[in-house]
Amino acid sequence: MSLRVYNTLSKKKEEFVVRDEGKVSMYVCGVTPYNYPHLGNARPFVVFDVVRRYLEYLGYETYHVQNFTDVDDKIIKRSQEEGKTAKEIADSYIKAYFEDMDRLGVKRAHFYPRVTDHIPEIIEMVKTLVEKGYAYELEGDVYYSVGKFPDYGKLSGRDLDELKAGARVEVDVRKRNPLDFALWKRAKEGEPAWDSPWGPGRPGWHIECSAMSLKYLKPGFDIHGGGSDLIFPHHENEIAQSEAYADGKQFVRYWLHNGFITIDQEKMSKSLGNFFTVREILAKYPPDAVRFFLISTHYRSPLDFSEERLEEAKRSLERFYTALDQLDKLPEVSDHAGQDHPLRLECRRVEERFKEAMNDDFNTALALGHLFEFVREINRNLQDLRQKNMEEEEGTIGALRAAKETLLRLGNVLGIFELRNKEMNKGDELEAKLIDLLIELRQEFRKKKDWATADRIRDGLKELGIVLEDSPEGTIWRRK
RNA sequence: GGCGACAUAGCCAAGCGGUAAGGCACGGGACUGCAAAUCCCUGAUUCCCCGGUUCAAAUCCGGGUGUCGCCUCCA
Repeated sequence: MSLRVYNTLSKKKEEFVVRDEGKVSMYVCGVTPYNYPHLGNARPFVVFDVVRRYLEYLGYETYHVQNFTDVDDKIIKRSQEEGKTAKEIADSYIKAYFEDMDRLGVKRAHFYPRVTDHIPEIIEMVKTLVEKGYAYELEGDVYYSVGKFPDYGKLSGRDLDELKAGARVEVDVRKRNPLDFALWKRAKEGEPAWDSPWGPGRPGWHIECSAMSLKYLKPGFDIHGGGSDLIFPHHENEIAQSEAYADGKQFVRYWLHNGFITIDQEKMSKSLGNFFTVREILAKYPPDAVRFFLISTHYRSPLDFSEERLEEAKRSLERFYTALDQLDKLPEVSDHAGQDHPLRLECRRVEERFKEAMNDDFNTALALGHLFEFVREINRNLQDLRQKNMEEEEGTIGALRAAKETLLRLGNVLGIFELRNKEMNKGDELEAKLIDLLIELRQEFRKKKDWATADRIRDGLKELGIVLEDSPEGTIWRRK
C-alpha cells in the first residue's frame, strides 16, 4: 500500500507520486517574525515536521524549504513603535521562532530563505509578469490582474464573479478588478525600500513565496503546505503568479493544509486575542505533551486547545514512558534470542499498521492508537517475564529488546520520545542523590514495618512531584 | 450574502458500505503492608435528528438542526 495524501487542489486523497524519483521537495509557508509564535502558528510546523519525518522513514530524501517574511506591514509598524530597524525586529523574532520550535522537536528545514535576501529575484519575477501582460503598474504599485489568469480560484474553489459580489475588501478604484493584488508596493515615507523599475518600494505579500520556492525548488515541486487560512488568498495568488510566470507550467503537485487550533471552538488568532504563545505553554507543560497533543488529532481537523487536554496528553505519554523504562532495564542478550517469539510477530504487525495509518494521509491519531496497543502487548510480556524460567526468559528478553527498538523507531517518526529525555535530564545530581537517600531510609522503615513513616516519605515526595513505586526488584522514582 | 468543513461513550479521538480502534477519567478483580505501575474484566444495542438507497449504512443520497472556518492581516 502506498502513500495517499489529501490535495486541497483536487479536494481528494491522491496517490503520492513525486517529481524526482526518491526525492521530495517541500515548501512550508513560514512566519512573519514580528511576534512570538502562538500554538496555532506552531501547528503547521509540527504537522509538516511529521510529514517530513515520515517521508524520510519511507526512504525519501527530502528537501525542506521554509521562508521568513522579514519585511511587511506588521514588522514595519513594530519597528516604528520600538524605534528599531525592521531587520532588528525580524532577527529577534526569528531567533525566538527557532528557540520555540527546537523545543517542540521540529527538525530544522534545510534552508530558510528571507524575503530581504531575494529582492532581485522578486523584481525580476514582477517584471516578467508585467511584460507578459499579467500585471500592471499604478503610480509605483504593481498589481496582478486576476482576470488574466483563467484558472484563478482553482485552489480555493472560488468563482471570480462570486468573489466580486461577496468581496468585503475596501475597493481601490484604481484597480482593474477589486481582487487584483499587489506584487510590488510603493514605499511610503520612512519605510524600508529597494529600487525597482517602478521606483522605490518593497514586495507585495504573496510574491515572495512564489519567487523563493521557484528559485530553490523549481516549478512542479512536490509539497506546498501551510495553515488552511492561507488557501485564500495567499496560495491562490501564488498559483496565479507562478503559473503565469512559468507559462502555465504546474507550480505545485500537492497542496497540504492543516486545520486550526481553536479555543472554546473559536479559532486561535492574534486578532481575536485568544491565543497562547508557545513559550507560555512550554512554561507550564513539557514539550513532548504539547507535541503529543498536536498530533493526537488528524492534521486537517480543528483541534480545541485546553489545559485539560494537555494534562491528558501528559498522562497518555506516561504509558509509553513506564514501558520504555522497564525495557531499558533489560539485560543484554543475543540479538537472535527469541527469534520465533510471538512478540516478534507483533513488532512486524505494529509496523505494518503504523505504515498503513500514516499512508492514509498521515493519520497520526490512528498510528498512535496502534502504538498504544503495542505497548500493552509489551507490558504483558514484561509481566510474564517474572514467571519464566531461565531459558524462556532469554527468548522473551530478546523479543522485548526488539520491541523496544520498534517502539522507539516508530515513535520518533512522530517525534515524541526524543523530547522526553531532554526534559528528564534536567534534574540535577544533588536532587537525585537526596531522593535516593530518602528511598534508602524509607526502606529501613519498611523493613521495620513502620508503615506510617514509610508512607510519610512517599507522600511527602509525591507532594513535590516525585512518585515512588515499589516492586520486588526495589523502589524506583520518577517525576510526575 | 457566497463557498466549505464538522457533529461517534463522561471527555478526547480513529473508522468513511460489512456489523463501533485507541487514550484519559470511572468501576470491579489480580498484584502490593498500603499504594503506584502493570495486566484482566466492565462501558456507545449504537455513531445529532428525519426520510431514502442497499441483503447490509456511523459510513452513500435527500431534508433538517447545531457548531466552526474562509471570503480582510492571519498558521
